Amino acid sequence: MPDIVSRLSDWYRDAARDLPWRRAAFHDEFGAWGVLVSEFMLQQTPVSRVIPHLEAWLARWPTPEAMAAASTADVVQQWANLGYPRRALWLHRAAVEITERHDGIVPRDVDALLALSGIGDYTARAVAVFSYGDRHPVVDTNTRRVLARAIDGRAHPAPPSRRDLALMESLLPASVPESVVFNAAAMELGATVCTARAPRCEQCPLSASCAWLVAGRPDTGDDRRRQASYEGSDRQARGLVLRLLRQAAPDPVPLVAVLPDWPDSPQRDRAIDSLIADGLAEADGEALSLPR
DNA sequence: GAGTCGTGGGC
DNA sequence: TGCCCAAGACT
Repeated sequence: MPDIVSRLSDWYRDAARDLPWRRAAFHDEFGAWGVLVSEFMLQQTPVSRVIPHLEAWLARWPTPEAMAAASTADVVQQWANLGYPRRALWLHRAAVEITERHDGIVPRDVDALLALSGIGDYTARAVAVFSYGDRHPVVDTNTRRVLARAIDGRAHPAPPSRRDLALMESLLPASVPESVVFNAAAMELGATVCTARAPRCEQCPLSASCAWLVAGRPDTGDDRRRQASYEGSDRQARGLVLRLLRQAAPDPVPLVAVLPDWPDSPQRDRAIDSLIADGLAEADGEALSLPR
């Protein structure tokens, strides 16, 4: 196999975007906590939307201990319209766990990171690698797509699995600092060049050897699940209810004033109940509010 | 393991 | 314009 590693890493050293969490000053100021917060926000959310929220978040809660002391309502409020608001609850929970179990220090050990709320295979290794500089395979959707194309010759990756970690591990340079660069490089290529739609193969450092490009960019069978339509969905109803609660906070909203014109009232009630079950809302009497 | 979970931008 | 996609994790 041609040297994917050195080509990608060389490209990255020249082409890497200047992102907040890549700056030395960011690490000096916020340490692993800053990286952890950025990774939570980046889960399924584009970089451009994360940046302003991240800066506001860290200005308000610069340490795990500071955030652990905040109320759930404040956390959900500060999360604003970032989407997937359960991430705000999990980040808050993780801050409490770090404060109570790790003396306020974000753990460096991958298993300890995996034990925290809201942290899975990707985020645990991203923190260990991009904050602590350790050697682990970091695999996100960008990396999976790059490897699917460059190595397997497929337009789209198979659904995520543990094999992804093993494949990335097999490619990882033995040198620790080089392994960090390669992890970042694979993600960066997928984010800026080897994109899901309209990839810029003419700018790709792997174009000479990419199995997919060499094969003529075949439109291979795509077994990815389609995202359910959003219009009229439970998710939309939940989103609207929570937006209402954020706008009204700290005041509660009378239940009769929660989406009164929603066409499907059982669906509306289901949304309210599920928000309460998730801990994103609280009902006291005949009113709904952000959780205390 | 498949379903579920927000929100907004780009094509 | 509607559809696709985005540094995933949990149940």
